[in-house]
Amino acid sequence: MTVPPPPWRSAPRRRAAKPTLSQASIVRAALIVLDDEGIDAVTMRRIAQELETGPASLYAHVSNKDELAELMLDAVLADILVPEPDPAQWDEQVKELVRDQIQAMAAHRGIARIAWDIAVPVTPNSLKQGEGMLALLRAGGLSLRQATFAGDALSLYAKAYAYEASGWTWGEIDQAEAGERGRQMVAYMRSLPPAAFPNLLQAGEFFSAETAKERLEFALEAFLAGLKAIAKS
Amino acid sequence: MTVPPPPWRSAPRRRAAKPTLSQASIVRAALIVLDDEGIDAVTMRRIAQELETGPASLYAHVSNKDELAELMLDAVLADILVPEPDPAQWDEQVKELVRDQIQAMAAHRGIARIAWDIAVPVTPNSLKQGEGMLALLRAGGLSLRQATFAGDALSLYAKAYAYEASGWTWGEIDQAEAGERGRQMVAYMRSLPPAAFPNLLQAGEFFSAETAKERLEFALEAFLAGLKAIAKS
DNA sequence: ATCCCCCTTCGAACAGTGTTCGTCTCACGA
DNA sequence: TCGTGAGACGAACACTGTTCGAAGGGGGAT
Repeated sequence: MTVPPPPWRSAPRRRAAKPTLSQASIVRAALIVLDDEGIDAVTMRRIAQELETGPASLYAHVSNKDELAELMLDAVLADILVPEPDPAQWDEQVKELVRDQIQAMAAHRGIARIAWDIAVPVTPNSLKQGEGMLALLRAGGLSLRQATFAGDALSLYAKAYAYEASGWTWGEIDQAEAGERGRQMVAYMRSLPPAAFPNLLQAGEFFSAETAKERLEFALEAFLAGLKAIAKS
Repeated sequence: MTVPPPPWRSAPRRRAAKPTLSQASIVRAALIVLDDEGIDAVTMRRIAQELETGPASLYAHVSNKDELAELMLDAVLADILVPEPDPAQWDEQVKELVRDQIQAMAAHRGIARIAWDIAVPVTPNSLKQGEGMLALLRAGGLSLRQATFAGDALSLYAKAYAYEASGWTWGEIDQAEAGERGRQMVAYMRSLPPAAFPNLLQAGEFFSAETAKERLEFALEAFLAGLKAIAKS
């Protein structure tokens, strides 16, 4: 129960006590909230609270929550460094870049979801990643057209995998829920004629969080092998 | 301004006038709203309004909005028929199945977004699709392990592509906005040293809604070619 | 035939969301 | 010293998913 300040003493407002608001500080605070409490906690009110202010104050530096999301993604993408293309090992470089992109996004659980909501990524670091990928693919001998299509598919897959990965690494609660779902699934499949899902029943063992990395490597291997076959013709 | 009914005449409540609520009818109404007004309009209140009732009434047949979303996705997936595996043309069958999945999802713009939010798809038609894909891949000579990983990658890509596609086919407003974004991007890239984005600047022409189908075919071609190379070894 | 119980229906409300409006206050240039 | 304009912010709006409790009616048991 706080007491209103005495009216005879105009409350000394110390403005410089807290660092002044800025776009960068808002993005930083949003990422902190994201990492600490998950994507659902990233609300304008929660971000404002982190900065010890009100939600309306944010709109002076950020026009939208969508724009803020885009800035968050761009900040995360800034950490990924794109390599200088080396034609001798371009395929390994492509794989590594995809791995790095995924790792950067998965490091902030839920950020991959944001990436999906952005139709046309025009943010500086998005462009840097796109250009870097294109350069690698062209170093592999692909035409510009082929490189464009391949880069599109790879970035699509990277976003997809990162999104899935951020779901797995959430925490124990979701782990338990996922396990529950898995058991439901097996029970349902067993309740049907055994011949209904012969492959899927056995496939269950390969489809766990442990095999996530293997699944990624398999997909990269297959796609790049196909890319080389196409590039030759 | 409606007048309350006369108290001496007990208002004859005709219950059978509107078809009784059911899970199926709710899902149907939700899909109608989705197709007519987009994913943002799919709210419990709007669905209830479509059925001429209140939002609370829905919760007798659907425990959650998430569960409703899962049911919607399952209903959409029901339209896709999985082929009988033919080892002679398994690769073309795989491509066709992916195309069908994408088409079914893209037909209801926004449904692909739902697919992403479902961690472990255990719904009957999801399982049917998964089993069908696995059967096709095994017919191609892949081991169960390889088939599992390949099927995972393909379904990931299908969801990703469908989500992107539903964004493009939205309407003129988003088309205009996307064009605006594209122009911003080009302007930004031109404002930098021309050598900064040499590939990306030229790639822009290949990256439009018109080339969407080509991008899909390219990705399928590359991945399946790589799959065959892996299967042999 | 009667009664009772339980499932369905639904109006009202709650907590929370993004966003806007108008006011207030401060730091800086003239 | 005095505007002045940009940033801060309290309050409110429209909207969301969801819950509660009171009705209502149909079907099974007596």
